[in-house]
Amino acid sequence: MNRFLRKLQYGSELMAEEQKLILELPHHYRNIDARGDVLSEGDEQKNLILVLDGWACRYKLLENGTRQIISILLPGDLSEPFGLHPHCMDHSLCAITPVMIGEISRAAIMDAASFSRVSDALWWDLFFTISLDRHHIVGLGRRSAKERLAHLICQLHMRLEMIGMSEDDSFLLMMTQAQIGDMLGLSTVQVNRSLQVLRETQLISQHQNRLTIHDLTELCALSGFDRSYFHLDDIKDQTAND
Amino acid sequence: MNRFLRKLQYGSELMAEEQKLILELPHHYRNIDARGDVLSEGDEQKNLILVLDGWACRYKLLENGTRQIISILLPGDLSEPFGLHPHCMDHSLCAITPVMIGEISRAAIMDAASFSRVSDALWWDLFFTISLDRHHIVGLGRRSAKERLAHLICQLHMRLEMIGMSEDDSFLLMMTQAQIGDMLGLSTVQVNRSLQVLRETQLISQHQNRLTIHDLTELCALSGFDRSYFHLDDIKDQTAND
DNA sequence: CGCGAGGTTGATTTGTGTCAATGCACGTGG
DNA sequence: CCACGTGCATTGACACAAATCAACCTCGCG
Repeated sequence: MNRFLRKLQYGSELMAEEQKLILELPHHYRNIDARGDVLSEGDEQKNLILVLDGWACRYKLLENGTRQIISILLPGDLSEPFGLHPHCMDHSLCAITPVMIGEISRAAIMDAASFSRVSDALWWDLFFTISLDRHHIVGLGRRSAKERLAHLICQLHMRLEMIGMSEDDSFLLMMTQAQIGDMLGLSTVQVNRSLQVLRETQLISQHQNRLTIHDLTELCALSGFDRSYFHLDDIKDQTAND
Repeated sequence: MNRFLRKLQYGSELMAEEQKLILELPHHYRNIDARGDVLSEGDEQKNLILVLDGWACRYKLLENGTRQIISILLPGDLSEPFGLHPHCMDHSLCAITPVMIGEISRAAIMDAASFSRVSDALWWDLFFTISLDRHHIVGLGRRSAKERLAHLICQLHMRLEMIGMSEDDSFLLMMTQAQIGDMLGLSTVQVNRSLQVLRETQLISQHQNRLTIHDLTELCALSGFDRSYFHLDDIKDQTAND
């Protein structure tokens, strides 16, 4: 649970009682098996879903049988903007690994958001999520397979680091090459080959699920990933000055 | 200005005084020439920007010299989620046609959002915008040039209709083929050729800027555009029941 | 020991990109 | 009033990244 709290604190400095509020948001917990759908297309989403543990993704199945992963949800990620109406899904949410989720009612989170620091944090989180989507659009539209892969790796590394789930220069990449392909709009074969190139050029290495980054600077440069944009440090400083 | 109001009313039924609130949100107006940047990468965005007239877009210039348009802003569209902190842009906002914008302070819009119907409307608008982004991701990742084009046409048609800027089966497409290419992650040449195919198969026709849709059903089917998902009618019904 | 999921490889095809030229409409200045 | 320039659409030839198809390999597990 504290993954969520940990992430929110990049957006705003929360006092003890506000932290407690956040921790108590979910009113119901659920475990989902790997590959199971949390929510399917057509379902009505009444509560917000908070990923507590494991990797999940939002995806859409197309008419032509292909699949596109819209976004990856890591521990601490909310399924939707926090102020949302219930609505009908036109895509699905599925577990990549076994996943534990917490359900949060709209009322509960809006109550919490009446505290301005909590509200700031939630809005920051929302903006962060939207930023990721925008970068995803840019990558799919204008980057090569290798660049997209490098970008994804940089991004996952940063996000996992934020929630304390990376070890310096390595993290557990819990996705198959087919899933990565569905995320990046590529075929499995192409993912495989691009990954090989990154390995051969000594930018990364892989053992089991563990992906190690040997040259983060180069990986960022190659993919146009700008870590500084998310200024994970600046924001805290700025908040401190308030 | 009433484009914004008109759109918001798809999200919530606003009373007269709430409508007035919305109309009075902008505290400052500006005109931007076609192709001029409203906000450039690196700028700090203090106020929200509301497009009052004309077409604009959010785009990012890449290291390799290409450009990707992230989203298109039509009259009545807000530049960012309404509850956002000031923040530094990592992309730019530019006018496609001459554009008139209104600047809205965060404080003003948050005040307005203390009225629950206004808040509902703004959250609905935010969700609508995010939906468009998600569909954009799906299209870029998994659809062919022709499908992407058809999808864009369907989507623009729907959005323009919502704000009273389409005539039944036609609308003014205020984008060059190069701009469409930057939106859909395609080259100008490919846009040109795909457009020709759509014309040859009698799905659309073009005269000057006016694009006419001859077979909306087929265009939707071809591109996987699901108009019903946005249930522009359902939502009003649902609100009516509250 | 055999099976299945996931990773790897090679051969081939194909959708798009790139480059470069041409056409066309429109506006401007001599 | 015409020559010219400019921005945009169109076309053809060619190159290339990535998709597809089809094996084959490997490793963990029942």
